[in-house]
Amino acid sequence: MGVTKSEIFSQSQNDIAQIAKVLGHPARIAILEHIAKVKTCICGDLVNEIGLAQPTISQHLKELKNIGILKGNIEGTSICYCLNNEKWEEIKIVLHQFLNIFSNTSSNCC
Amino acid sequence: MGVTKSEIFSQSQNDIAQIAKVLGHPARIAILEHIAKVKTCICGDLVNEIGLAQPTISQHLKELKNIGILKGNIEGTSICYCLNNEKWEEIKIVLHQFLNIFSNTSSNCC
DNA sequence: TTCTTTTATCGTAATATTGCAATATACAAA
DNA sequence: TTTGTATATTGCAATATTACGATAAAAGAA
Repeated sequence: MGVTKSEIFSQSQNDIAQIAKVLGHPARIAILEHIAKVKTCICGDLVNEIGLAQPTISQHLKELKNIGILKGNIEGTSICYCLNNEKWEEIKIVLHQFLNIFSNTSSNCC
Repeated sequence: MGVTKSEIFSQSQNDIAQIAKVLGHPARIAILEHIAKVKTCICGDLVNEIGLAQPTISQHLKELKNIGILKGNIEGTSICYCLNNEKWEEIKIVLHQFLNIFSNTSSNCC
């Protein structure tokens, strides 16, 4: 049905999935990588950098803002996007923790 | 259009996004967490554990198999699923690396 | 062989996502 | 005010995803 049955999963499972889902598009990866590189925040440069239309970039930025990874500050006519460090650290912790669920034991497979 | 323009992104960006996308559903997180817990591999137990129908679980397992996270071995009537350690280590490296793109500098925001 | 169990696949319905043109909004400059 | 610039929103088309019932396929048990 295209709709995820979030109710049957734990908060933690939904959280991990939500973070991963937002990172699950190359345009959003490209946006984050570019912001990481240029340090000081960007806006419509992303439209030139990445080959997508302005509304499309704007939509991806919105999703990154929605879960708190990015924050946008109005700077004159343009909007300056940059990383929300606190959220990024939180995401790192959540994902690191998840990625380590298999690490405590050696591979015992069938 | 629902279709991602993968061509305009780098291999690395597509790879990261593809991994994240597969992890972007709570059912697949739940499946991985359960396999991590029970060590030795499971099959239809997941249907009981998680509250989804058997075809739905089977579909999620397929996606996890497709990118190589899980492998399934036939064991009598049932199929035994388990982690592909090599792939998981690879995923860990890829994601760790990506999660650290912001770590080298302090926050300078607008 | 037939029955049972287990998992995969097919088909379908409902919803979500991606992408963009058109348009709206906000604000600074002339 | 009008003009230009930058970004967001709306509306839509195309495709993808999620979920499940029905069914198929595979293999052991009776």
